Amino acid sequence: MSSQIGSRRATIVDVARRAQVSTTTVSRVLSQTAQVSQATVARVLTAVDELSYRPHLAARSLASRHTRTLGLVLPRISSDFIAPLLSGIESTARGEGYTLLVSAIDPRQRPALPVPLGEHNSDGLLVFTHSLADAELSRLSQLKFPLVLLHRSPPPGAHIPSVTFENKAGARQVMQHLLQVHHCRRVAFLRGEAGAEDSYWREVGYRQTLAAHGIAPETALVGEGGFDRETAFRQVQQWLRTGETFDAIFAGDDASALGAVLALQQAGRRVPEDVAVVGFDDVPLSRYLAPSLTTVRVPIEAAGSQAVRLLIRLINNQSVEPLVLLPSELVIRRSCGCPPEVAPNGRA
Amino acid sequence: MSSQIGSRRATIVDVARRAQVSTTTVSRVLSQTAQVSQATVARVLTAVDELSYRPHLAARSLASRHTRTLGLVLPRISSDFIAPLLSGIESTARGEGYTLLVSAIDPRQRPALPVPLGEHNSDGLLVFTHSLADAELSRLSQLKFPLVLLHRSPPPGAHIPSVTFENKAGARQVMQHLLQVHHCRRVAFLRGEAGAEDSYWREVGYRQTLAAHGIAPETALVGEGGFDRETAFRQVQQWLRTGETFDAIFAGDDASALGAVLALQQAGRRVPEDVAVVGFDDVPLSRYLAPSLTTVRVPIEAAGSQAVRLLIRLINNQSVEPLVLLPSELVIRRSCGCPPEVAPNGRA
DNA sequence: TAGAATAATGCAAACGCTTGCGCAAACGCT
DNA sequence: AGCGTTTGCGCAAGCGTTTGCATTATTCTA
Repeated sequence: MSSQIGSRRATIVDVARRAQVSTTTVSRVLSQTAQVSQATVARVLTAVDELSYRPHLAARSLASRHTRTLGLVLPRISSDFIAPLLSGIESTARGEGYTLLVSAIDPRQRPALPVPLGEHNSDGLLVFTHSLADAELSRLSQLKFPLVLLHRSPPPGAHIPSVTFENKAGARQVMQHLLQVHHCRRVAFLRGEAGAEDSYWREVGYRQTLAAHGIAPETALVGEGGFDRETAFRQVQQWLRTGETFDAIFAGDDASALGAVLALQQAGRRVPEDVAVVGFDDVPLSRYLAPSLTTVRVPIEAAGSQAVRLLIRLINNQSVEPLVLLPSELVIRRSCGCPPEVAPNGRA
Repeated sequence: MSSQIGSRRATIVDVARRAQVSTTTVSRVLSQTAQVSQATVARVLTAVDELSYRPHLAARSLASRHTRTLGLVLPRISSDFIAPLLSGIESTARGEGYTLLVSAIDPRQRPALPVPLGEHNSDGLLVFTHSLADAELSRLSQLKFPLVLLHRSPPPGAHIPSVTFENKAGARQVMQHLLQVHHCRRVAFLRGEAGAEDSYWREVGYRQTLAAHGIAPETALVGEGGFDRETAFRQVQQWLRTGETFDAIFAGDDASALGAVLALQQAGRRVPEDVAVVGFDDVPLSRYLAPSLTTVRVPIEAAGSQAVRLLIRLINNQSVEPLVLLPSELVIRRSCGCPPEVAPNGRA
């Protein structure tokens, strides 16, 4: 059951003995938490080296009451969205001396935290979208456990800082472009999974802009894209089958935009000539699709970094702003119907 | 510095008191490691619930001498390759009751393990490609620390199981297709980063097939693709600039294939009419490129799962095969020059 | 119905580290 | 020279669990 290790590993006691100091001193030179004379430091360090001593983190956190570990909870690991996010989170966490504990949670199966995360098992938690139920969030929040939300807002009553994108503003830009530049009149919307808050605000932006242009939103034109290629593919297929008419599709994210494009193309509709398609996120692949995808660029990696920084400030009892809204920016490519840009480097 | 928590958290002692049993018993019902009467179990469980007790993992691993944690070390988190890999690793790890500790390491800056990983701080380590130096690997191996290698082979003398793809065979298939079906004669190769072993074997397959067809490999036709879009882009640009001639490019992976395609297209060369391009990995985006990418499909997610399973067997002192070679399969699309397949679902 | 096996529980010693407190020596000031 | 500070270090009490060994109550066997 347990991993049998051959020769017993060196502990702090061994190091202390070899360097002829107390364990206290060893501890201090290793964590630089008090003044130690140069000579002693040197002795300890060589002892550490000779024994190739590695501190036992469990013991350390048991004694010190912190773990130097950050938890990350997300509903599923997949999608092109996750790689940059993770990269942002991991690198800034590591830069600050923290390690990352990653766990995917299916929110429907398991509303609570898996044992290894949260509370005393990590110093703080990054909660991505709807991976954790409101109740669990509230419980942790009441314990004053450091929490930062990524792409979701806190449960009512709880004060938990969160970082997201300017979803509504981004959606408005998309819609304005579609309505004003391309004179679209029947724009369908592909929403994300239930509970995905980004999707909610994007939809709000969609509806508001429609309203501002005197167009009544039609229920039939809002469908489930699932933030997912397959789901979007099927939804668009269905629209096509039932004879729904539209001159544009605003997809909740790039993955569903791709699904939409594929369904359209398979049905013989040309993008963007027959139907314009716009995505959201500007995931790396979007610029390389055919046609290249008009979308909203959003700093995914930066969101990760920001979230980690907030979390660490929280852990250190420093003040943090309750909401970080990262800017979004419309990126015009081909799928909306705009002409190809004359890009000097050919990589528009 | 430390995360101050308001009300003291419940410990096993509190639970024991409330359930009127010893901590021993609580521990046993929680980890199901001995017989306990139904009545007692019930009492303990309700006490746990009422106090919303969560075990302290550090204490647990200190006492039990295992962590139920798996480390994952990789050189950088990026690329489309990482998402499915991570997904495979995380889900099977979680399924087996382990949590994932993720750490990116730049092998050039830091040949050794970051403190939080390895040895007594996790039960075992997954080492991805060249994130860890041979020396460190040997050291851990000598300690009989459970180790599994992903996409790299063990340092000389060390016996560490590893899982990889059939890189050479895949490369051979690519080359045979290029040489026999498309009658290419000057095929360039874009290798991966120094130290990337997958790249090494792909190159071997490339050279062997060339040799088998009586074509002498030319140094000028083997360049640095870096398993990276940008690097490949620049390399191909340079070839173009120096007037190198070739009728095909075999890119070490899909990212560099994309870079190659972009450089070619920007220079006015048509793919595949003027130059055929083939990649490796069959990353999700490949099928959606224009032209869709001919590549070698390889079970990335399965590799992750397999590696975790091996590692856990190792941890439990069970036997494991020293080398798992996952099959690769040529996926023919457009970029090699083959005609569009008549796909029934339109998504070839 | 005695004796043996089994089930259910508890005691207390680790596990490897951190840290509050204390003490002596060295230093800085008047 | 005397006194307050600072510097450098050690003692020992935890931190919250697990687990080997005992102990007692219960059931089974012949």
